[in-house]
Amino acid sequence: MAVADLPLLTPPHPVSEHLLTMKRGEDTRERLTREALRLFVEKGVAETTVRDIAAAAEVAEGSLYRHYESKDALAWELFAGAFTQLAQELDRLQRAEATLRGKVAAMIRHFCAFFDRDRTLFSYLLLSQHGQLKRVTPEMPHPIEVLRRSIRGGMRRGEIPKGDADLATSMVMGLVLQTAVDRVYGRLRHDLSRFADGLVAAAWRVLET
Amino acid sequence: MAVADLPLLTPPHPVSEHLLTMKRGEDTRERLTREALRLFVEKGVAETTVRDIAAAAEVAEGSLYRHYESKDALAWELFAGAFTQLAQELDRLQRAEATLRGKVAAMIRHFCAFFDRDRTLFSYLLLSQHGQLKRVTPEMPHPIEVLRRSIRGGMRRGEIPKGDADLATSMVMGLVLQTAVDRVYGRLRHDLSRFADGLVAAAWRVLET
Amino acid sequence: MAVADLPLLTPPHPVSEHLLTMKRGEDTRERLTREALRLFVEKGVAETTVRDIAAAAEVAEGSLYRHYESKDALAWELFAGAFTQLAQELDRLQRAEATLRGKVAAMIRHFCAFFDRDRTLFSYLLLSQHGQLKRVTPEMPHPIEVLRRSIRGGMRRGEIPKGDADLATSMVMGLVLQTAVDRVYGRLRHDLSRFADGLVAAAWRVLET
Amino acid sequence: MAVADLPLLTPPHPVSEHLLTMKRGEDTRERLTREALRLFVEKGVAETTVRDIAAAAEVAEGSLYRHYESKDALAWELFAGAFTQLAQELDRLQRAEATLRGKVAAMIRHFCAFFDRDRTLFSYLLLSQHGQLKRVTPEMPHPIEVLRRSIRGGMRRGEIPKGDADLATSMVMGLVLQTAVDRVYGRLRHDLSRFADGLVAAAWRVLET
DNA sequence: AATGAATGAGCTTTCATTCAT
DNA sequence: TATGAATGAAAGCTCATTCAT
Repeated sequence: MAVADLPLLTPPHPVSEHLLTMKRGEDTRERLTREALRLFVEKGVAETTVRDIAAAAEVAEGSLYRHYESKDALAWELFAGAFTQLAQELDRLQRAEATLRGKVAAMIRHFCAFFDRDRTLFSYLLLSQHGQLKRVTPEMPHPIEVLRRSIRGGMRRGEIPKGDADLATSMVMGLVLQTAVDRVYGRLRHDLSRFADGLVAAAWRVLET
Repeated sequence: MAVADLPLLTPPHPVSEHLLTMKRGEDTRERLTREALRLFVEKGVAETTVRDIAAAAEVAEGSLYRHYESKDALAWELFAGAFTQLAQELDRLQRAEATLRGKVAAMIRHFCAFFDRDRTLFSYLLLSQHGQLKRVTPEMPHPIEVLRRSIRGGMRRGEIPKGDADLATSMVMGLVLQTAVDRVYGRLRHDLSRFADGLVAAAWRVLET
Repeated sequence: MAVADLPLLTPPHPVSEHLLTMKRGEDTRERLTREALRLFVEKGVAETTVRDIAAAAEVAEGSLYRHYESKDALAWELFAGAFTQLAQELDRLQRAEATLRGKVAAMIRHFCAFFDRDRTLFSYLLLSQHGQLKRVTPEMPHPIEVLRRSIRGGMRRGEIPKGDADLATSMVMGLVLQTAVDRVYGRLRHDLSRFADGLVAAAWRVLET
Repeated sequence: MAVADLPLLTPPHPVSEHLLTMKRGEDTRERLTREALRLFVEKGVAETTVRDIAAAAEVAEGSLYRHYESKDALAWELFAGAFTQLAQELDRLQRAEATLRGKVAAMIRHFCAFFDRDRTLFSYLLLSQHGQLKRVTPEMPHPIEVLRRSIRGGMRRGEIPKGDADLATSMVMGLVLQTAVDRVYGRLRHDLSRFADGLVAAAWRVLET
């Protein structure tokens, strides 16, 4: 579950399955979406042109506008949908655990699995520094806030010493995200899941101080 | 010391030359440089136009080209000079300490002080996701590499248990950088220097495992 | 009579054919035609898109091409048919009167009734400034030419003083058309028929000088 | 006075005068303005492309945007400035006359002279049916309102019989405007000034009834 | 006939860069 | 050095038209 049903980048069917039921339009939209995400992450949103996306998806430029209102809307829908969903996934995982230790472990493992499964989407949501982040409103579910609430709860319940929950949140997030960044830049050479145990242990040592 | 002589905003020409031709005690190049940096961080390099920069620096559009070959050259010079200098500063600090513990503490404190002194430059070098990072060659001094070498040394000398030095590097960098990110986004409400002790302690607990 | 059987909105096919396939008692072609005319007048031909028309007629975009060769052909057929028919109507009316006075009165009353009955079509034919007017060839029946011939005849027969028949034609047309324009713009607040007597009287005073 | 200082289309100086004082920029703006007006009237605003205008003015496409915010802004500024000025000219002329007869004569002669001097601008302001007219606010000086007020005054003072001043206004405007239209279409073959006496006489016969 | 996704030429506009002054 | 109008390539987007279903 969880990561498994993250959207967008897990090609929903092996190329050939059921050509009869696959509408041309849906196929096009999917290709546009996938190629746009890839290019946004590779080159940046501003540096990616509509022409680039259309060429990569092998459709005409105008076709993009059959499926998205604008390049900007595409960038935002891509972001907002998956960002919200990630936050909700994390929240669900966190709720399923009784202890902070369990919550943190579950969330970190989820981040790692998500990264390994769809590095592009992970990067777009959590590593890239594009304009989308500025559009996130306080009402939107936010992965960092999920973590922060868990940590606050753990402090309240005395599972870890009372301290600066905000700083603790930043530090735990930092462990995970910088690992992802360095994996992307080739400074780490294994899937993140392989580091998951180490990250969980490190997070706990950071928190229990 | 250290951060104080960070570059870029201290102009390359001798301070005094022909005071009469200087506007507002600051010459054109300096204003262009400063405003460009600010805008690059605020809006992104691609999203900042030459017109934006010229308007902010209160000069004509064409004037930028008297000082920089192109907008791109400006973005790169801005980045490369300070990035290299930061790496060199860190290296100097690290060399001045005998133990890994001392090295890590000195570097983290430097990051914090740098951030508090010039958040914009810090962000441009370490937090923003622009094309410049892709242009960094392996020959260029690199802050992360400085940290990595220190950690490797510490493991070699047995100061911390032998383990995955790359992962350890990512985790320590993550502690610092995510703290900076969250400060920028308002999720932390104090100068980073105030968190320095906490970060050093956390880093050490991460490393000594 | 007269205006009543103005064309275009009475479909070319026999009214009854296959009632089952007709939507809302009005067929697709009719809806397309009517909505196109309305939009052409409201926004201008160039400013009206095929999508606009299709949406207003509640059909798919492609459907327009089942009934008209192109948007342009639609605009022209809409114009040419009604324009010609109006000229023929006027000519019939004019012939039915013996005196210039009677002819002018009949034509002005016809203009007023036509306007009151179908302001949109009247505007499209006589008030709007679209490319269609430039396509009118000298061979096509033309409302203004009908009036001009009547006035020439009246001068020839001595019903009014010999003078510049072309100028007289412009002036009489102007009385009518500007009244229609001002009605459209809300500067007059009654149906044109209410002004018909006044217009006829004014036209006559203009002519008899 | 009056028409003499109407803007835009009377080339302000014989091509060569004082090249030293003529800035390149002003020249460009003037050519853009003049060619845009011409094309707007010839083909319509929507049908005229920025490329058309730039080509006619012999400048690059981008240059238009040094002088006008957009094609639309150009169309509107062109319209609003001259429209307002025409209304003000008419008002000045009308005020200079004591009687309605004098006012009407002065205004009609002004319309004729304006048309003969700059048929293109006259057409753009008064004959073309483009979107600009819909943007005219009630606060803006309006040629038709100037005439209407004069006619109301004449009725009030008993110079002409009391009647429907709005209808009278439409009729007098119609005499003038349709004459202009027919001149443009070649149905009249002389300058409007030649018809001025006839128009004044006709207008008076229309009003005194 | 009807549909509506796909097309691609062409639109308006932006913007890094040049250059005459 | 400084200026800012001019440039023109390239951007995002629109829209009449086609065509597989």
